[in-house]
Amino acid sequence: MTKHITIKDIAREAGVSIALVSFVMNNRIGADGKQKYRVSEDTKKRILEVANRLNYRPSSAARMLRKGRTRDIGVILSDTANIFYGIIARELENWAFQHGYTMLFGSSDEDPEKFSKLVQSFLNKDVEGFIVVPCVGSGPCVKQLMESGRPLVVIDRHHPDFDVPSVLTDNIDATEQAVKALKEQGVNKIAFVSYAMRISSMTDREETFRRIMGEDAIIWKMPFDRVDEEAERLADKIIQMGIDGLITASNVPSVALIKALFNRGVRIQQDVKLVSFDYSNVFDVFSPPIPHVQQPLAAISSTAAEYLVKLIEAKAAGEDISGHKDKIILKASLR
Amino acid sequence: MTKHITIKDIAREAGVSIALVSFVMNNRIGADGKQKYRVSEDTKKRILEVANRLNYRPSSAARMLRKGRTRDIGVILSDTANIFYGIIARELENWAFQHGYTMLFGSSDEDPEKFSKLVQSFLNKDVEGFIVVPCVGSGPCVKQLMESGRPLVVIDRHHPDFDVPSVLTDNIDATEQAVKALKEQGVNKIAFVSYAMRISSMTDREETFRRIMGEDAIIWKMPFDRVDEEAERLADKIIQMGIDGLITASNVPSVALIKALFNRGVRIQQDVKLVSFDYSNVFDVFSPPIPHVQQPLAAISSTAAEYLVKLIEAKAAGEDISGHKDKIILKASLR
DNA sequence: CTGTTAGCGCCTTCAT
DNA sequence: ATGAAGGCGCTAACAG
Repeated sequence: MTKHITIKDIAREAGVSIALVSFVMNNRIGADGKQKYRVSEDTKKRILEVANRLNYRPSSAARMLRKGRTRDIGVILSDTANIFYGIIARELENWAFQHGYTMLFGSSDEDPEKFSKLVQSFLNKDVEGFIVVPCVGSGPCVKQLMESGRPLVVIDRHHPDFDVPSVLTDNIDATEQAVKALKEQGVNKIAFVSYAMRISSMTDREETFRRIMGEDAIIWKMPFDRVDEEAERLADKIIQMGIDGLITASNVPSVALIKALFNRGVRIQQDVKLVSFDYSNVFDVFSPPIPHVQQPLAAISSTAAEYLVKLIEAKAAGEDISGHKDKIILKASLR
Repeated sequence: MTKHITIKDIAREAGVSIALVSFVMNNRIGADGKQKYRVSEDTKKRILEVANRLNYRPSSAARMLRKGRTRDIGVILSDTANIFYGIIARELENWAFQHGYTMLFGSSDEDPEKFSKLVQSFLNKDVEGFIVVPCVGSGPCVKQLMESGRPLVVIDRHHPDFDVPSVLTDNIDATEQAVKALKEQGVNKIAFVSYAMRISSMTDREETFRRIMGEDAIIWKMPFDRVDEEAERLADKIIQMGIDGLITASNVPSVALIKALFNRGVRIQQDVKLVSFDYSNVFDVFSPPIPHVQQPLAAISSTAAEYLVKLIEAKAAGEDISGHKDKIILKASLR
């Protein structure tokens, strides 16, 4: 049983005080000369040697307790197994790895109860801040979090009810791009398919489509948990109504519709042209590949992380951060 | 700035000693009567009331330091943004959430350097154990981890070089199923396509295919980082050679090949029948849907987590765990 | 340049 | 049934 090595052990071994060891450990890289605490090169070497030989590792628990900081961030996404959020998670993971923070991930599955439990669980772990994708019903929980003064950044969807720092995609612009792309291909009858869910990403897109199309706006909404069945129904409707252009507000509905249409012998991209939001590798099977609105996921992730950490650092420095409520809107691109 | 509430605060507020508070906090659920430390119902109520009113949260750092346990587990996968590992990550996340552990995730990107850095980073955070997918070149790092006595479970691939607890899919059986399924459909000429990577999941499948097919075994390997180009090349070859059956050892090559074939006018599932390992929603677009070997990801995840935690608890109880090196092999199913 | 000391918040033994 | 006190490993202020 290899007992844990502490600074005390290495202090004894090196014949110095624990304070010296502590100091040396915190400057192992340091050579900036400005350290107000000087150690002779000689003892420094000796301490480092012993620490290395004993394979010393500082106890993060002790350090956290002492410094009152965990450098942990709680991340709540809808579902990390969905490629869209999976990529965000991956980007956040990379960012954290490079910046000395640790992201703790949780998936709400669009369930406000689960969302709330995750928040509690993260609070119990003393995360220093949150990055969350709110879901229908998470409002009170988010609000409470906000008021508790814990740094928080919302991504992907905005909360209509209150001001909170957010990093979002410009869904209005994106929808305009999608409609324009379809029109330029000469389609006559466009339908817009989204989720029957009152989250801003969906409603912003719907409303923009309605505004552009006016009287001609055909909008269908699928229940979140019955996408495949609904796609079958809609596919028949599409054929019957002679719809030749389709905008889908998310990748899951897209794939379901493509499948249903393809199996009915509809020639994708010829009989019916599509533009989708978000990516699926199904899009690439067809030629030309199905164009899609590509949200800047890497930028969203790093921007959110950077903003949050700025808040965290500010708060750690004793500043009042309650005034920061920026909404950062990033453009999407059609690919 | 809401200062953090400690047991001391609530002790003062409730007019009791901190010891009592601590005791009550650790038995807030408890009512088993066997507690060797009794508190009058009255003071207990009072303490709970105060704690609740002040919104007390135990400091996890202090608790970790005191108990010497973090309940954190380091997980290293290949790439959590790949749907295959994304699902595993998601399953592990769920498991941890329900069992009071926290999974820290990292992606190696098949790079042994990155793998090693992740291990270091997790060790610095005092994780109590590891669940890892080894990659080419990670051998020394894994071995070192193993020898350090830190609980470790390997998943998805086994290490040929040494014995370590593992949870794996039965790739031999799975490959047999795949070949059988294709043969039953009356195909004449089967090719097997995998990654040019010496990881056991790939090599086990290749070897099984070779054993079954003998002289007729056609095996192609794609470079991990040039799948699309290689798929184009192979698609031509498939047509030219009159191959009518294809087994792909992973979902990424499958999709690339499907795309290349489809764009050449090959009728998927008619001219060429496929069976793939792992899932992609591309498979469902065709009819009949492309059959695939579905690995029991949920079972792999929970089995690995349970095994690991058993090791962790055993070690925490002072037992010697160096003798545990079980290899648990789970069957896949063809869907 | 180096050592001493006082906690960070919690749990736990030992008194009372 | 309750309280006092020590210490987990580390940092930072203060002495020497």
